[in-house]
Amino acid sequence: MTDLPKLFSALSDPTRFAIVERLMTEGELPVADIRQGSTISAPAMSRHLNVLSEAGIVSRRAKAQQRLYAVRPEAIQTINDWTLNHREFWEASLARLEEALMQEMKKK
Amino acid sequence: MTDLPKLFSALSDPTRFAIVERLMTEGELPVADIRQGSTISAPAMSRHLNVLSEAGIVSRRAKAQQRLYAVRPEAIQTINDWTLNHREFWEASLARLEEALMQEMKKK
DNA sequence: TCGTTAATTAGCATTTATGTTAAACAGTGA
DNA sequence: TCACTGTTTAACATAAATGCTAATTAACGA
Repeated sequence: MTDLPKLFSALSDPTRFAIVERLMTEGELPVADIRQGSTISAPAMSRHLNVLSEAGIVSRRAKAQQRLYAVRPEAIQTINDWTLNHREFWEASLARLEEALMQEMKKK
Repeated sequence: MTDLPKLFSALSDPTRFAIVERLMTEGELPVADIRQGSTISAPAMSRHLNVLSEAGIVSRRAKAQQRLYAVRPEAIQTINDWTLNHREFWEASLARLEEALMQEMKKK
C-alpha cells in the first residue's frame, strides 16, 4: 500500500512534481486547467496524471466531460511519516554537524 | 541545491531506496558491505551509489582501497521540509476527511 | 441527432535507466 | 615489484519512460 519508491518515482518527473505542487496550493482542478501554462500536449498530460493516480498521489472524479484531479493528502503524509521514522538519524547527525561547526568557530 | 525531483528520482529505484534505508540504520558502510545480501553486480552497485551521490543523498570517503558511503542527513531533512511546507494542505484535508468519517459513523 | 468540448487511448520515435561482463585503476602487504 | 583486494569505468544490450500526432470515447447542448 505504501510503496515509497513508487511514490518517489511518480514525483521524480519535474512536470509531475509541478502538477502536485500546483494541486496542493490551488486545490482540485480539471485537466485543462492543470495544462494551462504548461507547453505539454494533452495526451502527455493525461499520462502524467495517470502515473500520479496509479501511485495513489492524486484522486480523480468526473464532472460532466471534465476530470477533476486532486492530491490525496495521505500520500504526502506517507512521505512525511517516512522522514519522521528516520528522524532520529538526521536529527542526531545534524546536531553533531552543528556541534562540529561550533568547534571550528571557536578555533578562530 | 535542493532539487526535489532529483532527490525523488534517486530514491525511486527499490535497490537504491534499500541502500539508503540500510545506511540510515547501520551508518557508514563500505561498498562490499552494502552489496552483502544483494544479488546485484559490483558495477551496478557502483552506479547506484554514484546516482545517490550525484543527488546529494550520500557522501563518499576513502579508507584504504575501500570507499565508505553514508547518508547525508540534510537530504532527508530537505524532504521533510518539503512535506512540512505543505503541512497545512494535508493536515487540513485529513482533518476534513476524518470529520466526514465521523458523520458517516453517526448515521448508523 | 449532430456538432462541440474534454480527455484518453493507440501507435510510433527517441531518450534514459538498468543490468551484464571485461578491463582498468588504486591501495596493501609480502 | 608483484599479486591481491576493492571499486570504478568501458562497452554493450535491453527495458522503461517520455513525447508527439492521429484516432477514439464520452458528455453536453442546440
